[in-house]
Formats: sequence, C-alpha cells, structure tokens
Amino acid sequence: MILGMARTKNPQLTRKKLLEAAFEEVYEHGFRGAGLDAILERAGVTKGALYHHFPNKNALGYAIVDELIGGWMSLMWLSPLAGARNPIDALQRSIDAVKSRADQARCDRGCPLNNLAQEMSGEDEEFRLRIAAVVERVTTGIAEALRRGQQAGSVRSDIDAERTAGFIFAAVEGIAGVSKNAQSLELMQSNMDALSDYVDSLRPRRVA
Amino acid sequence: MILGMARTKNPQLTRKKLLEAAFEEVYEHGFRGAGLDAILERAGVTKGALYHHFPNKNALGYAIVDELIGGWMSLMWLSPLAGARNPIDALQRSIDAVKSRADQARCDRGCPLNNLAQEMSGEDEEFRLRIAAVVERVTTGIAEALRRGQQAGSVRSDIDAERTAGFIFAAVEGIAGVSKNAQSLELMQSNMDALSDYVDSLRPRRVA
Amino acid sequence: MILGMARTKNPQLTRKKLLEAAFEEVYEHGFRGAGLDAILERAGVTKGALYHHFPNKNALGYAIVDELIGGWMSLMWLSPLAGARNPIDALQRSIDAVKSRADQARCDRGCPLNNLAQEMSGEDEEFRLRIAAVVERVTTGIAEALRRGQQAGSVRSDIDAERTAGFIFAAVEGIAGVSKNAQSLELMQSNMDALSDYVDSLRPRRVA
Amino acid sequence: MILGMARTKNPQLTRKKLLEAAFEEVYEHGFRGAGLDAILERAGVTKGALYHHFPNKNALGYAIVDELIGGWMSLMWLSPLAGARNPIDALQRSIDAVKSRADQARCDRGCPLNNLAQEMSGEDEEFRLRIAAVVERVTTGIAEALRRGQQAGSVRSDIDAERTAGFIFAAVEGIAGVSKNAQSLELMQSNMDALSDYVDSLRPRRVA
DNA sequence: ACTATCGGGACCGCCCGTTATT
DNA sequence: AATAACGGGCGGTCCCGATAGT
Repeated sequence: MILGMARTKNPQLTRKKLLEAAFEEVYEHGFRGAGLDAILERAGVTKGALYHHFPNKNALGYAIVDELIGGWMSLMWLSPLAGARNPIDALQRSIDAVKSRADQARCDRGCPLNNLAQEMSGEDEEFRLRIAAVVERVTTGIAEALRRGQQAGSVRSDIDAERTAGFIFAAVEGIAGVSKNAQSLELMQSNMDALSDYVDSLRPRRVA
Repeated sequence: MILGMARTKNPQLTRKKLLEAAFEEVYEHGFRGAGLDAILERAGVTKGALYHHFPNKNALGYAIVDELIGGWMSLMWLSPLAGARNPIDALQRSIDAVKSRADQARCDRGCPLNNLAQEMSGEDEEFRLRIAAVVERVTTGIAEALRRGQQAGSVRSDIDAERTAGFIFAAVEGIAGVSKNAQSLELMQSNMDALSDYVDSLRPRRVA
Repeated sequence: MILGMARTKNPQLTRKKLLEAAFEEVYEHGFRGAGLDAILERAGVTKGALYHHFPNKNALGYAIVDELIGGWMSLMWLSPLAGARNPIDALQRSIDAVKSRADQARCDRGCPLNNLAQEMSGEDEEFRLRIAAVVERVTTGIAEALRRGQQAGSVRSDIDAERTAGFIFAAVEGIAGVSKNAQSLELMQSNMDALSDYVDSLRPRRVA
Repeated sequence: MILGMARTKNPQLTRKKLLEAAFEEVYEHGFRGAGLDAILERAGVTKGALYHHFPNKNALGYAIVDELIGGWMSLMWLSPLAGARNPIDALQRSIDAVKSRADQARCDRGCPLNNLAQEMSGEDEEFRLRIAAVVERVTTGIAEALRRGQQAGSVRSDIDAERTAGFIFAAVEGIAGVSKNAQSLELMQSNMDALSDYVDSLRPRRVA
C-alpha cells in the first residue's frame, strides 16, 4: 500500500474531519447550539478522539476561526487585492463573487465569522480576540490596498483609507446579518449593489 | 386607590420588571446564555410570577423584541424622521445620537436587535419573524422618508430609496457588530463617520 | 327570579362542577397525571374556587372516591341485590349491565376505582382507606346477599359467602384491568361471560 | 481477564444495577412517583451512566417490563406448565406458590405488572403494548396447556380454553389489586383459595 | 365566594468533560 | 490514537399551594 494513504488510524485526517464537522454544526446552530455529540456523529468519530486533538469545546471553536474561517476571509478579500493594480476593481470582484456564489442556504446562515462574533465575543475573550485578529487582518489588508491605490491615483486621495476599509467590512457583515434574518437572497444582492455603488464612489472624480 | 401605586401585588410592574431583567440578562449573555434563575433574581420575583406572565422562556424573548427593542428602534430612527423636512438631516441626527450617547459598555454589548438576530434567527422562526418585523418597519420608514425627500428635492433623485434605506440599516448593524467585537468605541465612531459621509452623499449635487 | 336558580355565585354548583371535572381528568390521566389547571379549565373556575371547597388536590381525590365512585359502585352492585329474592340472578343482571353498557371508551379507561387503587393506595394512606371502605361496603353487601340466598336455598350452602363475594369483586376489577390494557371490548365481554359462568356455578345442584 | 469480574468499569453490571434499582423504585412509588435521582442513588451510579444505557426514563420502564417482569411472569406461570402432564395441577402449583411465597411487603405492593398497567397503559402506548405482550404470552401459554389437557382428558372438554385462561389471569391480577389495597395477606390467600376452587372445577366430572 | 397573582420546589433531559480500557 | 463507559451539574418546565385583592 502506498504511503500516506488513509489508514484506519490517521490523526491528521481525524482532526480535519472533526474540524469540518464542528464548523458545519456551529454554522448551522451556533456555537452553543452545536452539540458535541452531533459534531462527533457527523465526523464519524467518538468523544475520546476529539479530546485527543482539542482540550475542550471552546478550543474547537477557536480552531474553526483560526484555521477555517480566517483562511476563507483572506481568500475572499485579500487574495484578489494582492496583485491588483486597481484595488477598487479588486473589491468589486470580491463583492461580485459574494453576490454570485451565494445561494439561498448560504444566505440563510449568514457569515460564519459574524455569527460567531455576535454570539460569542461578549462571552469569551479568547473567541473575541481571535475573531478580532481575522477582522484586523482583512481590514488592514484592504486599507493598505486603498492607500497604494491612492498613491497610484486609482483611489480618491481625500478619503481615510483605514476608516473606509473598516466601513466596507462592517457593511459586508451587516449585509450578511440582515439578509440572514430576512432569509432573502434578493435583499442581500440589493444591498451588495448599494455597497458596490459606494465602493465605486471611491474612484477619483473625472476631470471635466 | 391611586393608579400605579406600588402595592404588594402589582402585575403590570412585575411584568415590566421581568421583561427588563430578561432584557439585561439577554443583552449581556445572549438568549441562550441567559438563565431564568438569573433573570428572576434580577427581577426580584420567582418562577411562579414568570410562568404566570409568560408561557416559557421564548415568549420572554419575543416580548423583548416586540415591546422593548422594537420601541427603541422606532424611537431612534423613525421619530426623528417623522416631522422632518429634510430626511438626510434627520438621519444625521440619529447617527450623531448613536455616536454621542454610546459609552464603552454599550459599545461592548453591541446592538440588542443584531445580537438576537444573529444568535436566534436561524434557530427559531418566531424570533426571526419578529425581528424581521422590526427591521421592516424601520427600513420602510427610512425609505418613505427618502422618497418624500426626493419629491421635495432634498434627496438625490437618482438613488433607489428602498435599497438605500436597507443599506443604511445594514451598515448600522454591521458597525455595531464589528465595534462590539473590537470593543472599540473609537472604531464605532470612525465607522459612524464613514456612514455619515455616505448619507451626506445622498444630498443633491450643487449646481456649479 | 325564582329562588334556587343558578346565579353567578353558587357554591354548591361550583363544588359539583369541580368534582366532576376532577373525576374526568383523573379518570383519563390518573391522579398524578391530572393537572389542577386542566381540572379548573374543564370546570370553568379558577384556582381560588377550588381551594375554598377543598384544602388540596388530595382532598379532591378523596371526594371523588367517596361521593362519586362510591355511589356508582353501590348503584351497580348493591342496588340490584337490595330487594332481590335470588342474589345470583341479581349478580347476573349486574354483570350483564356492565357488559352491555360498556363502550370502547369506557373499556379503555378501565374501572375508576381500580385505577385509583393501583396508582395511589401504596402512596397515600388516606386514599387507600377510602377506597378500601368502598370495596368493603360492596363485598360485604354481596356476601350478605349470598348468605341470605343460602338460607333461602337459592345459593349453594357449601360455599363461603365472604370468600366468594371477595373473589367476585376481585375478578371484576381484574377483568376491568386487563381489558383496559388490552383495549379490547371483546376481551372484556369474554371475561365477563366466564365470570357469569362462575357465578352460575354458585346455584344449588339440581337433584337428579 | 476472567469474564464477569467486578472491575472499575462494568457496563453490564451497571445496566443491571440501574434496571433493578429502577424496578424497586417503580414498584414502590409507581412509575411517575419514581424519581430518577432516587433510582440513581439506589443503583449507586450517576446520570451519565443512565443516559448512556437508556435514552430516557420511559425506556427504563419499558426495559423493566420486557426484561424483568416479563421473565418473572413466564417463570411463575409458564415454566410449571411447560413439561406438565396435567395443566390443572400445574396451575394449582403456581397458585400455591403465589400464596406461600407472598409476604406482607409483597402483598402491599401488589403485582408489578398490574401496577404499571393501571398507571401507564392509558397514558403511554408503548407501555401498553409491552405490557399487553407479556399478558398475551402468559394467557396464550395457559390456554394452550388447557387445550392440551382437554385432548389428554385432564381438562373438561366443554370449556373455552382461551376464555378460561384469560379469566384466570384477570382473576389473579384482580386479586393482587384488591389485596394490595386492603393490605391484607389473608384476603389474598382467601381469594387465592377461591381461585383454586374455580381452577379445580375445570377438571372433568367423575363418573358416578 | 371567587379571581388574579405570585412563591417556590422538584423533576427530567441535556450536555461537557473524564476515566478506564483496548 | 481512539472507544466505550461514566461523572456530575445545570437549565427550563411544570406543578401545587398561598396570598393579596374584589
């Protein structure tokens, strides 16, 4: 048998299954609503396995934020900005991606990061800090891109890059939240269009 | 006997105490994190009183949304718009009120409506609908005001009133969410300033 | 208005409604399964009314045994024996009455006395004694009738009247119990036929 | 390691302790009157163990019926009939065993099956069906034995085997019920004697 | 006599975590 | 590394009673 194939005992795979199962349960029912037994059943392992990889339930949640959600957020918002000449075009591509990839199910469950933030950041400092770190990374990345755009002349020079980046991120999370509550894909897209207009307004004014 | 006097039995007062105690606990720990015993101790009444006024814990939560939060949201966003000539000025007053009245404690706990929405709207349809009703009332109110402003010439005629109203509301909730997670009053105010700029951009362009 | 008519306040009527409502609930769900609120709703009164007429829930149960069930048992088994020449004929009429009057609903709920006896006599001495008093009255009545029959020559002289009376009563309750569990009207009637045969065997043997 | 040794963890033993403790509590206080905490204390285990072996309290009750009471009833009534030539002799042995083995405590608590039947069969269909299955098995066993006796000439041929078997069983349960209520060992024995007489009457008549 | 209101306890279900065992 | 078994606490519901008030 070829080395590295899935064997009956494969710690890394077990950990991965656990993490993904946990994410699904938490995404669906919230962190407190996610039962360990449900997670374990979904992952196809038992309690002992979990407690070998994670000290407790909270640690599972932290790992979700750090390893899964954090990565997705970077992929969604930072990667397009990385090698882009015009940050506004890149942001518009991200916005458009959110709009076009979203289906009803995803809309109804909202943004995983926002869900966790609202539910847990007031109750558990560790959660709050880790979520804040993800937010910080994304907003800082957007802000830096905007600043580079200002230097390159593709972004209005009269705006505050940090403030604007923070506002864009806040708007995205707010949109995800209200759309989730309304369970309306249309509302989400309408809101995203409004955000898109706002982002467009960051382009320098044409000279007459 | 004079109405409203504090007697040994005063059902209205008891109900009010229950509701407010429940709100505080829920605001602080989330709906699931709020224990009935903690609520009762805070309210200074016992299980029997609660069971008399509300059939179960969920009903308590519904009443919080309907009777407390719903009222506050109307007061915050709709009342200023009610008799206003210029809806944009009115919105700016609301935004400014949020900014200036917020203290660290309130910032750290976020928007009660948003908290409940993110935590419960995916788990309990009744919660979702009641929250959605509040959101609907506010956004509709803002949209109507914007439309009146368009007719009066105080709002740009090239914007979609509904979409814009929805976006403003989403942004407000998003701002509350990220500020809560960041526990940063400054971030909140910075974001509110950005929102204020956006709202200002809804005014008609001056003719050169 | 004519005296004695039902007025808004009529203690005796209230008590009666309470008692009958309680009986129905207890008959359907057992004594512990019968909720006071359900009884009150059925009776159309409130809790205070109950506690004016009865000191507590148990007292309500005692009254059910004494005033309702006790009376019915006498009516069912003692009245026919009262003026009867031949006690065996009278017993057969009672047996036949049970058979013919029973419908599926009554069969499924069993004998009210037996239900209460099995559920409560081990838990509450007062219940036990009151139920025992009813049983005693009925079995004594049957025994006396049998003895009179023996003197009159309509009942075999070689049987023990007390023992036989007790056995008949036990058999009746046992039949009610198994039929209730089986929810089978047919089983009940079949068993009653067997009992009828037994009772018939108490007649003196014909001389050849 | 030797099988069945008492180790620190012994699931089968734990389950057995749970079941027997539950039986005792239920036998003494009825199913509803039996508290889980009391059962756990008696069994010397905790909630976790119970929840591991049984999904809920009802399941515990079902297991009592299926595994404990059902077995005892078979042992009491069917085993003697199994290899018996004369079913009536076998039944008399069972009746005598009940009489002689019964002490005051057992008499006062009645028949576990009858107790559960009267308390629960109207409230929980699962209970009813499981109890009915036990009853069915016993009565069918008796009926078959009687029929075999009829073929062998040891039982009167003019009786209906099913009806008679059912009546005997009903009488036994009825006797247990009234004796429990009367808390009278004597009454029980007297009733059993009457039943014994009845069973004897099932023997074929001697030819003159 | 009767109502509305309130007090307060007990119970079952649920859940997270830990230990014995393989 | 992973399983099965078990420890033990907490929360919401339900319920019986008691009291203030009409």
